[in-house]
Amino acid sequence: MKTHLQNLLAQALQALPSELLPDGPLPAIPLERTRDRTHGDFASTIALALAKTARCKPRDLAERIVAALPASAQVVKVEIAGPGFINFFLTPVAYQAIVGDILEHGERFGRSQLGGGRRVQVEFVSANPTGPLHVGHGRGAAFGATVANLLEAVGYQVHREYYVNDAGRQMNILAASLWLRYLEHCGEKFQFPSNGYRGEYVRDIAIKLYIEHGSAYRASAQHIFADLPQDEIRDEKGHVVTPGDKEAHIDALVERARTLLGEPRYRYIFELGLNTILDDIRDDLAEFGVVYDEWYSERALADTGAVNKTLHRLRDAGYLYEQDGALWFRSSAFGDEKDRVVERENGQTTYFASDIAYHLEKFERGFDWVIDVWGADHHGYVPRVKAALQAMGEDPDRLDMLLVQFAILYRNGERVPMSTRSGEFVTLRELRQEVGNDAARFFYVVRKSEQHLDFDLDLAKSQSKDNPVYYIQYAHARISSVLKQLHDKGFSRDEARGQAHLGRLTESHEEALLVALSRYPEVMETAALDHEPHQLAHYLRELANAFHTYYNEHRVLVDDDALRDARLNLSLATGQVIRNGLALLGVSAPEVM
RNA sequence: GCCCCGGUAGCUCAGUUGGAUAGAGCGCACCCCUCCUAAGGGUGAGGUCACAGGUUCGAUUCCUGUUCGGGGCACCA
Repeated sequence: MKTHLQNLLAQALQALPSELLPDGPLPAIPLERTRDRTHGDFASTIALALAKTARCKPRDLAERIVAALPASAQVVKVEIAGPGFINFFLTPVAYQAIVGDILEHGERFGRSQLGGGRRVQVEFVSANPTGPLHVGHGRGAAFGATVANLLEAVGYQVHREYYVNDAGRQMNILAASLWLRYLEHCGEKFQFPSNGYRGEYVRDIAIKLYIEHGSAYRASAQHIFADLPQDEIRDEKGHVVTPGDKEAHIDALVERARTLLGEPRYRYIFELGLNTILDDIRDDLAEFGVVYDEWYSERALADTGAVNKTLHRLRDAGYLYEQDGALWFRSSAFGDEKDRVVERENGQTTYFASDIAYHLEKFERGFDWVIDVWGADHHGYVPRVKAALQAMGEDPDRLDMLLVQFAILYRNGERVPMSTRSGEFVTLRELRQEVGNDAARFFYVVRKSEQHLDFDLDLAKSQSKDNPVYYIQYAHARISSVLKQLHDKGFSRDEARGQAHLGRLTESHEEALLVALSRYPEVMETAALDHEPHQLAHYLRELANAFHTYYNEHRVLVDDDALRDARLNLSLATGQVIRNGLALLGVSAPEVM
């Protein structure tokens, strides 16, 4: 509908004398939905935009454009208004045709080939496998999954990926924490390191280890803690009781674990922790309706030598230098605020080095477009990754980083405290159990990603019109219910008869509903290309509202066969669009509520 | 100190590459079921689009500055 009008305008412009047009190819033609029905259905500001280069008044230019417009069966009239708006008034038939489109295409309605099959990779969540996902990760999961769904729906070939940080210091700290909890279970007594992972899940894995292997991994606490750097110990209020170096303490503890256990046994514990947690994350996300094409291992990346290869490439390009015993990347040459270490004084490469290698590898896998969904706290990371890609001669514009702001939970109007330090954070699983997957998926994407999210748990659980999820689902259930009632009342449905009498849909509420339905493909397009799932969420609420209003005002199951079938077609088309939209959001569309 | 995000109705937020009279939900005040699910619908009140400049036919939208709130500034991952 929209593209049809844009085509008409393009043809009109081509018919104009060239001195009225700017040099080069025609600009994109602005065309928007009007806010006010008295301004027609669509309005274009093309005359306002081109008036300057055409060196004439906007209204005069508009008149010449309108005079050159080809006739269209969908357009009933064209007006020039205000400073030079070109307003299009569509025929009722143009809108009514949308019902047939929807019923014909079914679950494919709204999908398009805009992406032209181009390959896009969406990497999201990628939380460290050192513990269960918490509610912050949930937003990234729901957002990333929906962005991926939308891009797929508009014709991209989408690859969903989770980057598993299974190498590095944090994983070793997890392994050491696991071992220490195991030792506690064996009966050893000691002070648990302040920088260790304290969550209950670590203890659960430790118990599993004990049940399966008894005391095969036991060592004496006295032996382990002998001659370690002093840990820093704090009381419950966070005041330092015994000063010390908690970083040195935990690192020494990791080293001690490796020596006392020996590499094979240490490895076993390490893998046990990693795999148990990763399995849990995988299950958690799958239950949340979030599935991946690939789980990409950081360790595997390092094992293939990709990190070294990347460093060589940076060196060859002349952007590496040594200072203070470490190896630095000159990211400041590409707009980063300072240079970054890629290889530490101790010879180990940094996480950043792996990340450069990972992104280079993404490009080498041939994706046309690479999207990272990150927490807002990673924003400082954007310039340096792009700098590295640029330094290696890659096009940084092929990479988009989408930063998602934090989510804060509210219960009874009060903020729910979350603290990772104590290990008492609210997990995604707990949230899903409390409010359900549907509400969680919807609430996570209802705000644009740059906006902080206040997640109202009570609202998410409420079953009323206040809750947008239930409101939309209820509209869908009502439509299903109407169809059921049809047979109870002894009617039968004739879709063709309904199509033949769409002209009977002349009530203002029916027209409003038709307009809403016709907007769906446009909403999909902008939501996908701007990666803004919230647009779809808001649209669905508006569509549900249009239906509820109509439903309250007019009966579908009237005695007039032609009118009844036309209204049924309209209602079922509405149900189809709600179903399609909710599916993209990962929300169910129940038949009965 | 520097960087990122935000500031729109009492509250939570939309606002379509700058457009015509700035919208929705909640809350508040009323009204609507002998009728397909009232888990719903309708009416009304409610605004200095944080503030000050600038760009232009036109700015909530773009630019600069100020201010308030959130986050980030490791040889951690």
